[in-house]
Amino acid sequence: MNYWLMKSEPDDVSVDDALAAPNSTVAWTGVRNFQARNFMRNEMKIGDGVLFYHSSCAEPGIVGIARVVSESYPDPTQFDPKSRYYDAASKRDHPRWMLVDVQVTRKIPNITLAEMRQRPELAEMRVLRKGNRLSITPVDKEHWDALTKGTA
DNA sequence: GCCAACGTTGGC
DNA sequence: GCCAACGTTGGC
Repeated sequence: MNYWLMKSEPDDVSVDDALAAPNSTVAWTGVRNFQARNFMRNEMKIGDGVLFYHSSCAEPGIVGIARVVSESYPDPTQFDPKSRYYDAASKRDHPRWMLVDVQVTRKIPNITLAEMRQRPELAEMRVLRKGNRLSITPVDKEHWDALTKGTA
């Protein structure tokens, strides 16, 4: 069992959008970074914990608890010429971009990025490191526990 | 809108 | 394989 933080732009897919979807589940489309893809393709397992994070918005932070609910499979948007995530270089018999389905299990009060930076026990989190841009980062169990305790 | 950080591309 | 140029991310 591993833990992850996954960034989504709420203007694109917010935690409320995900909760409103069938089974509160969304396909994590649009990742176009190889490191982030590799986490989904190679390392995520069904049941892994996910911190649902809102980015590029007024109050970036963790807004929901979720879990991985599928094996990885090709991101359909890479084959859709009308999608902003279309990738002409990716072929159906050799897809470049893989994703997983993520199910939100509960919404939580926003643990803002500013608040996270103030908590010493979270200081080593990868998402807080200077210059971090990865939209998917592994989360240590100690950080997961610190962030999810008392929110059940 | 700015800009630091860093990933990707492509010429050589 | 190097590395400069360029593009993107994402907080502020």
